[in-house]
Amino acid sequence: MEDVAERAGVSRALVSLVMRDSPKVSEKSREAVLKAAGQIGYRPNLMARSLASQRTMTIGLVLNDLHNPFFAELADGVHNAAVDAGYRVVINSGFGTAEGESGAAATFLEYRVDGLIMAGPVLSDSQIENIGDETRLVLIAREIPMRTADMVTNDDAVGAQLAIDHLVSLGHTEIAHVDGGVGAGAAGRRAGYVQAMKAHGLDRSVRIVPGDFTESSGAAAIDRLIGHDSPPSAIFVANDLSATGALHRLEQLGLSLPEDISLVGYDNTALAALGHIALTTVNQPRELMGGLAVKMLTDRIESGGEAGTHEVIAPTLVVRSTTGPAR
Amino acid sequence: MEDVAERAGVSRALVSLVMRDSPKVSEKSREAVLKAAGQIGYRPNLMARSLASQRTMTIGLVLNDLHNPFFAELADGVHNAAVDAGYRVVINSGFGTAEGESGAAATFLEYRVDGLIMAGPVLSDSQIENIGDETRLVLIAREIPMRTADMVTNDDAVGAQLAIDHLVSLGHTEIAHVDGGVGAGAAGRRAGYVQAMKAHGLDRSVRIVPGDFTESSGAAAIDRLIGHDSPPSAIFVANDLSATGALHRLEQLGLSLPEDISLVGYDNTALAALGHIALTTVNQPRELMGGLAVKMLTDRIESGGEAGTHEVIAPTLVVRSTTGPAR
DNA sequence: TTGAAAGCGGTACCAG
DNA sequence: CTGGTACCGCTTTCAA
Repeated sequence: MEDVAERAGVSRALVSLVMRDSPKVSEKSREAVLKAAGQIGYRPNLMARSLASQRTMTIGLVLNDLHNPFFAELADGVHNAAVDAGYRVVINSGFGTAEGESGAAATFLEYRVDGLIMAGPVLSDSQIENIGDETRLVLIAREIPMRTADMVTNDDAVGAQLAIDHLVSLGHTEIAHVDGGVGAGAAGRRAGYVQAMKAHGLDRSVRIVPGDFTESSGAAAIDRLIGHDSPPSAIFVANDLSATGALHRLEQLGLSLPEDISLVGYDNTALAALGHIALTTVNQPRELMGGLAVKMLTDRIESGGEAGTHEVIAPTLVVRSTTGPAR
Repeated sequence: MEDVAERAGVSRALVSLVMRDSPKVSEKSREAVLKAAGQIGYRPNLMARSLASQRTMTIGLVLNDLHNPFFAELADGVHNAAVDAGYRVVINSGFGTAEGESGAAATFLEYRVDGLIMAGPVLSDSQIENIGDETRLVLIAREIPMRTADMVTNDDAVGAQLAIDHLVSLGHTEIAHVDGGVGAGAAGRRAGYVQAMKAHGLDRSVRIVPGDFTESSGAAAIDRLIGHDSPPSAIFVANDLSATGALHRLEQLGLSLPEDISLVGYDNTALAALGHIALTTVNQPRELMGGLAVKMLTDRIESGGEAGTHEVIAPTLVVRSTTGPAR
């Protein structure tokens, strides 16, 4: 910067003003500075700038796991909204583990990011609370009882209800649910399933088999469900990957969808959209959720408000080829 | 840090030494400092540290696109190797566009990362060269003629050869290739296909149809290939996603794999491993490639060596259920 | 408008 | 081993 100033024949302070697009610089000086900067390939040093201004203009994004397409799409929403608001976002993966996640968060904390967004964190409530004490924090797809963070989640109960309503409207009455265990949102989906079944007077048909968001657990669930007395005519699975595993096992068993059995997943990941899978599934508006998280964060950064807001987004149902009329 | 020093009754310099695990600090002082730091929840400021030390100990990773599982797995390799070497890595997506990519790179340049890894960049050779002029750069899955960056790629020609050899050994002689257009590695795979066909004396059966790494282009390719005179008995597709599209279309046409036709993909993404797809495909050792990229980078950071190394990794073939004997 | 000077939170060198 | 001190590169008053 010193060099730029010298070359342009002005002071360092003036260069600083130009780099920050300050309006109080004469057109002439501005041009001279920009020209000089271009000539020597000057690039502002973010570390120095942030150290002095106490602002980084960057948002840290910790993704539960890079492999899950759900988070990749969430990242798009976060990125777009952040850029619109004048922030840059830097990403880190938690690799699905508590250690990875706290490491990722620690990095951002040491970098003094202006705010942190954690998508589907697996850390304990208290660990998350600690992070929220150190920086402005927004959680996506995870709720904690403390008010140290803002949260944006989708309404899992409504999502489950959407799925069940759809199946019931197709004439299904024997509808089983493949659970997601401790996976994010699984509890809400399970509760929503039970509730929706009751609402349709199908209390006695409620049937839940365990699962854990993996492909293999979906296949295993089918083995428990089919081949015994009174197999269900439709299945609501707590996530797309497990649903895909279930789909495959059903076909191995010689059943065809949706003629013999109907299947609904959750999340509407890219996987579900594959022509080959074409899974009917519940969609979480990821772009919207990511954008909302950014808005909550930047609002807080700029207004200095308190944390504790919780936005709940309504999911939608995407009907594809795995659901059809009951026979 | 001032506070920590005061509380521990020592100087700031001493605290700094402790935070950096310097060996030249008495056990007593160290304990006092650590205790004081813990009490007031002190966390070192990376910006300040980097500004003073001119080192960030962080590697920037620009991924072509977060949605492609290939890059997610690459990130694992990069992350593991980096952590082992004492570096932290921060990720940014290029969103598959030149603008996104240069924005991501610019952020890292302004953050003065110690080194940059770009996986499957779409930027032009000269743009990449410019980045290489500003920081230590390693490219993965992309070659440029300049010596301003290190590169690690898989040998696409060998990968194609693996696929063709496998098909030929199963008795196939009519083997078509679905191209990947301008996609990363597509040119090498195409050339490898042609070369391998020639090596087997199958010059006259060479048949290439266009594609672009999308699911739909795979389906479209099948439409061009099947239903005309002399359809191939096997198809080598330049990437997994297109292969999945092809697979689906083949099944729609009532053909079963591998009985009626064999199919091979490229990349061995998580998609190919799904029980439902079970695609035979060429595997690029991602973990290894990511680790290698980090090693090249850290070597250069620490020894100050020159760029220009190009490591070529041999791919392997993963045989699943989409290939079988020619009938 | 422009220039000077005082930090921001550390590191690193040097003398004690 | 420990404390003092000069920066790192930029922002931010404050005067001129």
